[in-house]
Amino acid sequence: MARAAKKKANETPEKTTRIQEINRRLILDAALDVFSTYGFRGTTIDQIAEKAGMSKPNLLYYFPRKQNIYVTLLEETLAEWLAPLAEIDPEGDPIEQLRKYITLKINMSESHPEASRLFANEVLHGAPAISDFLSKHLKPLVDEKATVIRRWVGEGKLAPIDPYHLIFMIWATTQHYADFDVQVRAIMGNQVGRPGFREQTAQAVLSIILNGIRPRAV
Amino acid sequence: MARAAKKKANETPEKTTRIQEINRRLILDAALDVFSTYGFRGTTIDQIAEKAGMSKPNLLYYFPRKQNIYVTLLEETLAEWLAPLAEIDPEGDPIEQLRKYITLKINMSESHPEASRLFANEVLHGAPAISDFLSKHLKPLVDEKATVIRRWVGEGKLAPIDPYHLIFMIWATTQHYADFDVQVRAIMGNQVGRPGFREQTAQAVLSIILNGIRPRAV
DNA sequence: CTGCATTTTGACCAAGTAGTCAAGTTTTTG
DNA sequence: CAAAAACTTGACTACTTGGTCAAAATGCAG
Repeated sequence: MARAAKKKANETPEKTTRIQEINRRLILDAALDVFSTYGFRGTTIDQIAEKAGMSKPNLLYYFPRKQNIYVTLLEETLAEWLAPLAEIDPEGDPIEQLRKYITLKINMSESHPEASRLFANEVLHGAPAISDFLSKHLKPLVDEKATVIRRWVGEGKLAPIDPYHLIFMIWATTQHYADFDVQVRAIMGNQVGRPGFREQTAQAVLSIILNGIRPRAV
Repeated sequence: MARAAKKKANETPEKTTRIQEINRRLILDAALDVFSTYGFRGTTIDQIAEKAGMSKPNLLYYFPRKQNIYVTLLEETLAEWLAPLAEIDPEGDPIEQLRKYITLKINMSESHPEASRLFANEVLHGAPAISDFLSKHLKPLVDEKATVIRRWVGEGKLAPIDPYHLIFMIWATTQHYADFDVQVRAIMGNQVGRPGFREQTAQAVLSIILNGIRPRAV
């Protein structure tokens, strides 16, 4: 008890035990599943606890508030979700860099749709938990890359397009396949699960963004 | 009492009184606001009632279940939301038709963002209330227009692109400005509200979809 | 104006859910 | 191998919230 109090009083997290590490991971994994499907309000702690295979009080031992789980999850996810943008190389070939970025985002949308949905849901509801993150981390990063893209345009290496709208377009399009999965499935049917669907999608998206839909000279 | 029972037993809705018409409208308008912001689970009947300026039991007199309000709203909204797609004219000029469609969607995103968010939220959560609608109404319509676009491609009037992915891309991009409004604002700041922003957006989106981002011969 | 139908609401209930707690069990440590 | 720390949980509380109900107020047709 005395030690525990001391631990909380200290500024550094002291240490995490083996059990803590395992259980926090179990909880966060379960929570990602549930939150991304039902949203914050739509999710109950009991649901997460059951999925994580532990009792509710036990779960609350690790995350005293529902909100804590949610915020932790968002922070973990956002960093990962943003990483590809940071990797755009200002010195690389513009078309090649953007092609890589788009491909990466489509792959992420397919491999981690829950992360995309968690984020989409949060932003859709006004980003109450992460509006700070958006202005403090996302905006500067986007501004930086927008400058790069604008320079590329100036150098004649890209058509004269607005960098911000281009970035939004890439996000919107790639994340659409995760966020609106049900709709995509309702329309394209069983094609969606099939092997090669991701490649076909990437190809289609890249073709439009790179070349547009106007007929081109053969 | 006898009359009321008769009314419910009849197959046709008989009649709606003036008061009914007014109050149902008040409720639906209030509900659109609240549901689109907080989602189904995140919305309480009390919130809607307050916004509609009536007591909760009174609201429940018009819509006996929370779910009823939600479904009514979705049905009303969906038809309107889909209309522009139906208007694509198979006999028109392809580029002109798609340009019109995209412009219309961007305008709708700005003028009715709540409708877009309501729909986005529903689909994001697996479309429990409208999966039927998606397969029975949306899919056929999209299939029909996809056939038209495919024909246009065949006639050399469009670059060889997959019609389904093109449609998804248009949806994703245009609705992004409504659904992810907070994020767009966090990044583009006060530009967003300014007059001309919508036109600038439309111009940027059209430019990329029509011509792509590759530098073009001058 | 009168009586019936429609509309409105305060008070209430039952279910669900976030979070507490005290008492137990397991793990770690000296 | 104790004893302390860390972990676990059944039972519980407080509160929110969807929905009910009976009675009152209002609207309206004849």
